[in-house]
Amino acid sequence: MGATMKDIAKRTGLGLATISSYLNGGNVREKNRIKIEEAIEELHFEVNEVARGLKTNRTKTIGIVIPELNNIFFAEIITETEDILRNHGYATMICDCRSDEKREEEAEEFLFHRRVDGLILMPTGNGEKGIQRFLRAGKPVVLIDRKMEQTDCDCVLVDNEGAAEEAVDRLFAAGHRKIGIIAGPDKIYTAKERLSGYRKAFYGKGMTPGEEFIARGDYTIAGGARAMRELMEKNKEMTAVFISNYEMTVGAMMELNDLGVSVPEELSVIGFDNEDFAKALRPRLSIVTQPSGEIARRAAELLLGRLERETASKQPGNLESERPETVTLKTGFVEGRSVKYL
Amino acid sequence: MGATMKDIAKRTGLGLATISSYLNGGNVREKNRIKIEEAIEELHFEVNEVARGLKTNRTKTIGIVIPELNNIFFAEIITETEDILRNHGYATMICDCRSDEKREEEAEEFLFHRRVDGLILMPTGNGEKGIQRFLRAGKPVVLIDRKMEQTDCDCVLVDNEGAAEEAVDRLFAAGHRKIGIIAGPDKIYTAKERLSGYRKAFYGKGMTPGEEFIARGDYTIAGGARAMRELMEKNKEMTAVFISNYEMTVGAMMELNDLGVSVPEELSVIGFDNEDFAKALRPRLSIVTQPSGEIARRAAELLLGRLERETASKQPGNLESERPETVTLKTGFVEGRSVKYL
DNA sequence: ATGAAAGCGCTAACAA
DNA sequence: TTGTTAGCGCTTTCAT
Repeated sequence: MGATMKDIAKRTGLGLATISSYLNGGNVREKNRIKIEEAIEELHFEVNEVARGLKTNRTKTIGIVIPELNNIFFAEIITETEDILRNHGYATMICDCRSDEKREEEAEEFLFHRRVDGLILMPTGNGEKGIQRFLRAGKPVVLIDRKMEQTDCDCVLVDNEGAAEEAVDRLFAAGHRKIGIIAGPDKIYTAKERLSGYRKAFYGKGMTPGEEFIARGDYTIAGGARAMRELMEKNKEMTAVFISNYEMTVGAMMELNDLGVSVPEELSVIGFDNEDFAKALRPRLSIVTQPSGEIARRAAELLLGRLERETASKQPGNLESERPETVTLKTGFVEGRSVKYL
Repeated sequence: MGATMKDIAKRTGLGLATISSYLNGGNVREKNRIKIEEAIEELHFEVNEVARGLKTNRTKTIGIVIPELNNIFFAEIITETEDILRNHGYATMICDCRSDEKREEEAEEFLFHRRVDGLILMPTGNGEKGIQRFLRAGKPVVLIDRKMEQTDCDCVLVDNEGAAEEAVDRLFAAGHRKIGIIAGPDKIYTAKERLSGYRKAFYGKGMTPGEEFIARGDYTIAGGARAMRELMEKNKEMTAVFISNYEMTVGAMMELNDLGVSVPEELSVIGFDNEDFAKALRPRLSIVTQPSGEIARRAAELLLGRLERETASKQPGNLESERPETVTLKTGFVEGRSVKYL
């Protein structure tokens, strides 16, 4: 086993407190500093963060629960979040729950037992139990991408409804009327919002979209392909389609490929989320983009803020934590050549 | 703060050892079992894995260091690995070092201080220090995607050279001779291997590729685009190109898009890695695929194997760990319509 | 099967 | 500034 503080105390003839003080940036006499540094060098001492965590009741670790790591949008957020947190001395434990509610709960329990100091959650289910456990223990939770009505914690969202409405409005502006949508599962917050934006765009024009123009995908590639085929079969007169997430966009484009439908001549398309993908297509796809970096930054800020304020207000009597904050970010739009002007 | 074992010992009137025994699946009298379970329920007791880790010197946590989380190939591997490990009771701490050697070392140190039980590393640099630290402490390390000559640890690789050779051979078989490659940075193991496979394919035909057909990318989208443009400018007579990783494939396709080059009429293309992306393109791209799931599984197996054997051989005298193992996996090929038969 | 007690490596309160 | 000491919550002998 590696050397411990005790070893280096013995080696230097100093007390434990001095070593601890040195390690935590306290004041140590120059002479002793040198002795300590030598001992550390010779004994290959490295702090044991586990022991430190037990004592301080802070693991300097943040749990992240995410529906699919294997999903560019989430992966981008995680990358950035992890980076920021690590720069602040926090490790991240990431659990991929594969969009499964049960796994999500397990992950929350798992992370709680490991005593992470806070939680960043991109919720799959609606289970509040997991979150409440953290909140009760005074550990901050930040939700990303989905709001939970009853839960009292910070949230970073994007304006999904507005994004969808804008996209469909653009199709209207290009002269389209028979506009389909590949919507996501009703249980997913963002899917509902985006579908609602689609409807709103119609209402804004004093119209109501026909139900046959609304296909249900499941936010997967395969689901997107299936939904695309369904739309094409049911609606021969459809001239444009809005696809409401990235995976389904990929699937839908694959399907159009297979069907030999040419974009935008035969069908105009607006997709979602991944600029690189959109640019690699021919013609380039017009897409709605989400500010993943900004989402990550805001989430990390919110979390670190609470963490730091909590540490600062270690003084008793300051049990009040400020009320939860919800940040809603604007989406973007990247114009390609996949929309035909009628 | 949450309840501790002490609390539930007090509550039940039992000793600490009994509670511990219960929690770890030992034998406890039926009566007491019930009492304990009630107490746990009432006091909302949850084990503190940090304390357990301090005592047992096992955190049941694996560190993962990866060049880019935000990279489909790596993300797929991580997803699967994390899943397997978690099913075995191990958490994973993931550090994204953004393909930066310094960050990679920092990550290794960071994880070591947190006393992870093992390390899965997709190396960016050639630094052995980080790895040695783990090995010295008797903690298993598994390398993915890149071998390190001097280092004595398990490795999961794919046959990069063979994959590239096969891809180029296919272009030869389709009648191409003026075949370019978008190669990766020389410092990256897989890039060297793949370039070497490209050369080998030529040698196999008794030919030598002209240096002007070899463009250097940097494994990024932008680099792929740049390299593609360079190849097109330098080699008017080039009829086919092999692109040696996924990001560069995306970039190259974007560039061909911008240049208005039609595939495969004007240029045949074989890309790398992502089947979904390949299928969404029109025409569908022919690509080399890597068995990410298999890679993940083998890596997790290797690690868990050592971890378990180590635990089993807790008896002194069994300090010998078996010699390191290297697993090399075959790549696949998915045929699209991006290669023209001359 | 259960209890008492020691200790994992660290921090922090208190004394010197 | 530095040393002494008492835990943090758990596991693990060793008795019983």
